[in-house]
Amino acid sequence: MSAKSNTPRSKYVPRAASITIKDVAREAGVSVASVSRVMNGHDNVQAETRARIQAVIERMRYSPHLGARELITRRSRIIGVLLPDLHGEFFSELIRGIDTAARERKLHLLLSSAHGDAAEMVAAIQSMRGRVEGLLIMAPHLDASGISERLSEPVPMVFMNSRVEGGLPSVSIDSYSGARAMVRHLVSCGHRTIAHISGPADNFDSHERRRGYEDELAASLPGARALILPGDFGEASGHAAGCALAARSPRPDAVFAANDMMAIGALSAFGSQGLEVPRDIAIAGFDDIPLAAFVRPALTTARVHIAELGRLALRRVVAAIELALGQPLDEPGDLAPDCLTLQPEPVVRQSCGARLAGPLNEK
Amino acid sequence: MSAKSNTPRSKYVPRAASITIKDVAREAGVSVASVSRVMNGHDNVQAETRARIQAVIERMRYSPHLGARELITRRSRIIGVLLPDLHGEFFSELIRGIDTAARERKLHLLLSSAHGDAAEMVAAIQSMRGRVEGLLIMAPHLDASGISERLSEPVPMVFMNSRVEGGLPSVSIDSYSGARAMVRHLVSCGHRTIAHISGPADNFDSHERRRGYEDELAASLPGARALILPGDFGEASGHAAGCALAARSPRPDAVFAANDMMAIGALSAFGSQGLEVPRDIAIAGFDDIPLAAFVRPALTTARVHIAELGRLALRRVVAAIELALGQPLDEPGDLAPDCLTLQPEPVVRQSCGARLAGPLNEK
DNA sequence: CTCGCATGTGTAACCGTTTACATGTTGGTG
DNA sequence: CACCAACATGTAAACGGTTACACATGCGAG
Repeated sequence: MSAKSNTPRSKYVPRAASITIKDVAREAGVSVASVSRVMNGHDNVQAETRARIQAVIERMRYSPHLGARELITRRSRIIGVLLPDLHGEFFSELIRGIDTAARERKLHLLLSSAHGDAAEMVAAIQSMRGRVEGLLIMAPHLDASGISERLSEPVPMVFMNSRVEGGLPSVSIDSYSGARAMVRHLVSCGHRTIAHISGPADNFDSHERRRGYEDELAASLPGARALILPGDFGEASGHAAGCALAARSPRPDAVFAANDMMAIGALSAFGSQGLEVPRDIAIAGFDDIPLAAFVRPALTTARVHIAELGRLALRRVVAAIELALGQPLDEPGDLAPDCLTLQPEPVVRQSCGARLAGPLNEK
Repeated sequence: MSAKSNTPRSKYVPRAASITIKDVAREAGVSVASVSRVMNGHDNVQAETRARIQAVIERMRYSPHLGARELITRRSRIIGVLLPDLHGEFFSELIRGIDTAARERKLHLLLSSAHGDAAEMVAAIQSMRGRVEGLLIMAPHLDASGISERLSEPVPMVFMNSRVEGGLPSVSIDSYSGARAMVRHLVSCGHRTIAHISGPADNFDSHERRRGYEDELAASLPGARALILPGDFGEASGHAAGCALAARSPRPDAVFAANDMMAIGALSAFGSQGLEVPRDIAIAGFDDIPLAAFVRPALTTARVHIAELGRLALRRVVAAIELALGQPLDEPGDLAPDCLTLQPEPVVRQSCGARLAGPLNEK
């Protein structure tokens, strides 16, 4: 019979082994437990021993393997973020908001973008299982309620700007009210025929803004016909729609674009068609992206705090995690309500043709 | 003495235990090994057994705990992305590019933003240890070479648009050449006094563009004085600089802004000062963000494929990982060169005052 | 009829941590 | 002086997977 080898099997150390807690323990002449205690700032270790271990940790530049820690503690401090294929500043602002709030809480973000149906979303979520503690999901194109049911196990999740049912936690922008307010404003400026450039057909916000346009039109200008041109939230589609509107006869007095990008595209189209805004045609957008204030004429729009949306969503998911855990993550948590709706706030600039009295309504 | 309990210690199951491979194995009446084999698509399991296990997996909706798998396989399929505090479309385009390439390879992105010095960067990287297989780093404000040295263990990493030394892998935009080309173009349009709105002082790209401006000015217009106004890559700073330039006497013929955002800000300032672009003053930007084509007059700029930068950086880090591993991650890898420089390509539109013959140089 | 080999399945070691519990070692107290 | 608390430290189980190796079986060849 062969003697049992007590050297570790080499097969299990295929690559350059990194420094583990065991290496530190051996080097310092203590057990792994003590090293662990020092690493986690426990106080039940003698000052002298602690110093020795500390020194070795620094000398070897040991930093713990978070994956392993996560396995036993079941805390990863990672939030999964699932977004559709987003463009432009909306995307970056949203991420910034989420990231800001995450940084404050020392949380990490695992990003995943899926531009597909519910099945793809579920797959993406599954592929995060065992890594994330909570989920932030933006599913603007479909009914988000189905997603959570299709999951094998419940993960704390918060939806952003999605159509949710059944009281799932969510943070949204009130696109409908914002659109109504904007149309109302255009009417108050004296415009009587108001066209709409809509966003993608399968998008929730897009749908809500269009609905707001239609309802307010019917309410404010009884008898007025809705005129809707399709767009896709991109500048190019706004440009195209702008060209179409400029060529139209009779030309509408004003245009309400479903977002600023398209409004800017339309503005550019009007300019190249020789129309003067707002004298010949007025326009208003939605979102108040930073550029809206810098185009000529400056764009009237509905301000949406996108970063705030992200920030609130993250705080909400933290609250959901704490709820599931039955204990605060760190400090006493900041529990937000289950369903939150942010109100867009109209920003009146030049493009709508409002007769501004006194100082401009501008930051 | 007390009998040794053989029930698992309850302390270790503090929360709703999720379905593990053991549950599946028990339910299917096999060992965990067989379940694992099925999950990983190994062929050494009988068709009948496989079907039974498969059924249980689906019924219980089992999906493996990735963190645990990662521990033993040492593969997480996660790439860490470390970015500075970025704004606007540059950020979103970059992420999109990285994400696109990551999706193709079924990799995940762990996002972290740090707007600080090297120490903070190192801390952020440490906090990813044991979770990421590679790193994508953008450190525009400092010498990135120091970072890799301060790390306890080498992780495959690729820098983006950073000042690197010592042949560290990187993907960058050739801001210097781009700036020279743009200034050269302005000169060729007949402009003789050309001002520059620069980016943040501690930014690498900003520095390179400014250097390109100065060198080309000296080369093309010997004796011309450089006129540099400070900016910060934001529209507002461009607007402020634009106001200052418009009020200046004598007014420069043309302005080269270090990025499009500032150029658009300046454009807006010129408009509100009653100047007509390009007749009274010409302007050119850098980046070619989508909006550049939609402002009036359309902005002449240097096109930078930001998404491409991200895509290439990700491919490069995959190559670096494969190199470190000594084997391809999946299929034969696409090894990119160690240091890659992307050339910006001038896009001539109206704002520079070029006498465009024939069809516009526009997509 | 044995032997060898292929094939399918189970057992247990291992990844790098945390932590409950056991085991010293003190020092104070009755 | 025995006893016990308090404290420091070590030991080993556990987290949820993967996989090398052992083992059992069936079958064809010598």
